[in-house]
Amino acid sequence: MSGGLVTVACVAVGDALAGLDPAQLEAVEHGDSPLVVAAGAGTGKTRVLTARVARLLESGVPPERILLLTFTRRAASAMLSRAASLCGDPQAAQRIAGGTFHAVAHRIVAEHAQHLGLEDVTVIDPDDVTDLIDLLRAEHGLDGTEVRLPTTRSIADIASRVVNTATPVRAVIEEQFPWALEQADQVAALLRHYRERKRVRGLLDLDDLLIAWRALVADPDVGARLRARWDWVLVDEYQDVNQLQVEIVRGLSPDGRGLTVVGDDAQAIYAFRGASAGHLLDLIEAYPDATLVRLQRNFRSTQPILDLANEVRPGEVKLRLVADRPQQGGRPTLVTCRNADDEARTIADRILAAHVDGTPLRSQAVLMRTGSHSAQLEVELKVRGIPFHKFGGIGYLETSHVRDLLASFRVVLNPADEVSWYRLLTRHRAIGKASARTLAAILADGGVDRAADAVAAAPAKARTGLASTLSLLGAVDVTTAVPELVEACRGAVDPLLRAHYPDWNRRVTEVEGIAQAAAAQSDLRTFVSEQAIDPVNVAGDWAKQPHLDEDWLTLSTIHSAKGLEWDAVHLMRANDGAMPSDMALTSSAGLAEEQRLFYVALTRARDTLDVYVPSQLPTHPTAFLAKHVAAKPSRFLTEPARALMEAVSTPALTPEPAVKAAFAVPRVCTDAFDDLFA
DNA sequence: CAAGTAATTGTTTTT
DNA sequence: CAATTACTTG
Repeated sequence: MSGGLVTVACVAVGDALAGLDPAQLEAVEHGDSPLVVAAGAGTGKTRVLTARVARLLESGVPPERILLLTFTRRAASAMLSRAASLCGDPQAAQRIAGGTFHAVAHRIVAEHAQHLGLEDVTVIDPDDVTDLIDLLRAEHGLDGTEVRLPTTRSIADIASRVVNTATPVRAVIEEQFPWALEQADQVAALLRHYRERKRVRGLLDLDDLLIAWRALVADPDVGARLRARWDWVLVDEYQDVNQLQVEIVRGLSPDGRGLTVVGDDAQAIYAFRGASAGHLLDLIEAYPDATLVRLQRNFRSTQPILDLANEVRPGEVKLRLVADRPQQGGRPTLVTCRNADDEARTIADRILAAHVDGTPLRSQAVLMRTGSHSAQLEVELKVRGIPFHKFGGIGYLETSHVRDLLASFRVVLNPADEVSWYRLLTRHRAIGKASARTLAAILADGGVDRAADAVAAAPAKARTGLASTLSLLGAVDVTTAVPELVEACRGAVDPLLRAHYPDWNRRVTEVEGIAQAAAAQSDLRTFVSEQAIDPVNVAGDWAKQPHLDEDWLTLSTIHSAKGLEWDAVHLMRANDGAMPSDMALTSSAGLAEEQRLFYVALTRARDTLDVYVPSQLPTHPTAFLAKHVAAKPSRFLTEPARALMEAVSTPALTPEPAVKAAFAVPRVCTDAFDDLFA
């Protein structure tokens, strides 16, 4: 493995190593026995992982023998490009197999489709999952009101938990949805059908990608080949893996040779998705010869910020973060506000003040527990003309037209894709749930070859429209060149959008933009599946690209802020009920996860950290006129924690928030229409 | 069986 | 105050 002829010149590796502290260096230089790096927030985890990769390349390891698994696509690209820049040969770094678990799974599954009994791979997103289960519910006669079943969403959640935690359906229902225990057998039967139907139609949901990967690894034949493919497996954010991912990693590296995992159990925030912080510790026990390296020197934050972080830090692996930076910086600020409007106004004030003092908006972020917490703030920022970009939170409604277009791609690529047919059919006038269900079954069985049958079976009022859609889609197939295929689909979807959405204007334009992006792809199938795996691309940035060079503020959920850092962090809504979320208070495990989330939030800050606590909050998040009731500060702001902070209150009498002031201007506007009625 | 109207729910976090 | 769901009508 060492001293190969294909030594990659890594000119910068020496420089990179020079900047590392002894613990980091130990991790980077470690041999091929299993290595667990317990890395506190801001301790240079990314740096260590990339330096280790660069070091491996330098020592002659061919890049394609390295597999680098991360949790988000952002982290994956950051890490690969960093490794590339450490190496004299960026091309070599690009040959490293890397990405999120799901993205890598998709690649491997597509490659081994025939071993899984699949013609090709179609990935469906969580919304399609609900659609498909809904379809089956109707087939089971379980869609009426007389049968009380959990919502389809909950049933999908149950399915996900079952596979992600390797727990039987009944046990999951007992733990997570005890109120639905009576219907456990019906739910199990429904889910068996769901699995069967996916198999028949060649559909894979996000969980299936991991299931399929695990099955391939477990197969004596294919598994051996996959194991032989990589000598080095590196996993980032290991505290966020679930049971399936654990089994994949262990299956790829049964003896732990060449395995490196990096994580921090205090930052485990995905238990709701089946992850368990315990997996990090389990790994140390699973591999008796594993080496544990702790990184405790923090290169990110000032000591006063770390003092607070250490105070609230949960977790079993004992770590105390020590700042590497010279003693400087003030204590974190605890800003008590009167209510939600006051909070929004105060945050905007302090952001602008920091901006004047030389911290650009780019270097500041407002973090929140839940996407909806920033509602008032967003209005305030708009009124004041402060540009911002919000990450996290889900806007499915705004993306439904995008998903319509993707559905049209998918039926062309895989005519058996029943869910996508269903989706497209319901966009037609006079086709509702019931007709769509029968028509989808026809089309999924025979594709556009059975277009005539489908049209004949459709309600009379729908026939013209449906015939037109099917002939447009029928003009192309998998073998058609991508731009032509995309254009045919766009043409088929366009009239549907116009007929179905009141605000079709905006949507049609957006769909055109996406069609352009799709037409530029070399492999449409991969593009479509990636949209299911990483829908951020769809919901987010396309529309906002032109403004990238402007200075804008980041608004983000804490989950989406993970692994990122800013000079100034504003943590809003630090109230009981919001943080911890009252949804999580039913179990002690839920509360513990909220505390880790709080810790993640605090440790994003480099120089200044402001924590905002309104004393009053609206009874309902979206109700503008809802009355405010007293709100308690977060229970995580304990006495010892507060002692490490600078307390500030907004003045008792504050001016009206900008938004209300704007509406309050008592100006009578004359309309010019009187003449018309003369 | 689909579309329109009235009543009643309500909301974490994301690959 | 919305957005989904339950009920009515064409």
